[in-house]
Amino acid sequence: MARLGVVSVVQAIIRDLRERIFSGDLAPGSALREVDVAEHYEVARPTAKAALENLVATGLLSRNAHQTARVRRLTPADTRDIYRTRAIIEAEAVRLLASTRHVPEAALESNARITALRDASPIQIVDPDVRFHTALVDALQSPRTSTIYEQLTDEIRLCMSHVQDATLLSTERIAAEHGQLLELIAAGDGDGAAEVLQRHLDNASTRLAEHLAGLGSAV
Amino acid sequence: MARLGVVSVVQAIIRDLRERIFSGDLAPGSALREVDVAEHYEVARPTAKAALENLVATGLLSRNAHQTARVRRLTPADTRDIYRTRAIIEAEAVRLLASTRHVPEAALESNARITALRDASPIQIVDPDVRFHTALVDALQSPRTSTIYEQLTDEIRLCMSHVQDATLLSTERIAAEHGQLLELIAAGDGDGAAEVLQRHLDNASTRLAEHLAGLGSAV
DNA sequence: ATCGCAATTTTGTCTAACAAGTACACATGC
DNA sequence: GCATGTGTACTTGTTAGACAAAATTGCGAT
Repeated sequence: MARLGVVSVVQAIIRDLRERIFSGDLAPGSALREVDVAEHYEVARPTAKAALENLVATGLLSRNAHQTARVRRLTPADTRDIYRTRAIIEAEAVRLLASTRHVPEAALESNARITALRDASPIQIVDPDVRFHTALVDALQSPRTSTIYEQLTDEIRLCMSHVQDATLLSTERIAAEHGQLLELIAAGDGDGAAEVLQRHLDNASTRLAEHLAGLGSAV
Repeated sequence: MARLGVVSVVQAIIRDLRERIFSGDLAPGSALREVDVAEHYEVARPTAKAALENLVATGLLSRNAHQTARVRRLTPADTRDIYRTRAIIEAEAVRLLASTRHVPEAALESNARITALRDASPIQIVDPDVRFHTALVDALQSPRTSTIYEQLTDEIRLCMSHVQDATLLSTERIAAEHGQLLELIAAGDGDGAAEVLQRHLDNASTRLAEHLAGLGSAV
């Protein structure tokens, strides 16, 4: 069946709210009252409620019973856990890819784009970087693994919305490590690839956590 | 804070429906109309709707737009994908555990219970078996990894509700393979542990898929 | 200044209703 | 006979308004 753009009202609101969260329009900690959301999109409160509940389930918003939903504010511990989790999935992914020496086309393309954006703003690197890692996971052709990783991607993007324009890593270094990773996969060196990946993610995770720790005390 | 049993009405309905699905009371393919659910629990339709939507998101129910929700019927391809996905997570988990030679206490206990239930009905093995594998993942102490695995566990239990009393694997063999796995972790042999795990899951996955394929043609 | 209480705000759930989409049975035309 | 079109019944999607329950906030008393 051809993919149509039709979605329910709730889905449309979810989509828009996600964008506004990722773009930083809705900063971490922002309150999202049901009535406000309903008013903003000119829908009934239950509709807005359903959208908010979905985003809470996704982890983009947080809310306790009878309290208003807020854009999730990630702690340094959160970012470390997010990166540990993605490391677990991606490590096994690169091992499996290395066992068949399968270098995903989409990963090569994404890394080429990162290299091309050498002099661009750090925020522009986020998208191709996420795509690169997603390509590794998607290459396994496991719907569930991809879905799970997609959920993680949401939180990764939420991390990025916290740091915004801060330069945490040089794009040259990112591209170089990605390249090395793909070479090791092509060479069939699963352990080596897993190790490079672990270092790559550990490094990013540490920088991010440090940055957030500095930010947290200020707020 | 102490854990209280208080939950919202929606949560309570979700919990009960989950149990009824796992127990086989609601067989795969069963229709769950919003009004019926609402009537059954004596709640308003929107409340029932919220519960159903949650279960659809979880993957326990499936539903297209404007169609009534049904208990998900898993195909052989589904079970293979579920087992591939859990293999990815668990493989990396046992590697990490082996690197520190950390044998989770809870895993030992669960496997002891499986051994004790040598002559019990196959359906009774499901619970300690799931617990064993969960213990390996939980030992990583990564909240997100555990949450993700918990989602997978739901689908694994759904698989089990499909086969019900069928004896697919001998409990002796399961216990033996689990024991071997823990020994390799204790010995610090990550690659070996990952390999044993892969075979363990591959075998179970194949049996399950075959069983479901046989079942599917009949229905 | 701290604690407790009350008012306000916000969410949780319900009832009732209409709109919109799907599925199935039926009739029609080739 | 078979494919196509139509219509009806059923189910879900969304809305409106309302009340109850819980949490936050601010005020007042000690």
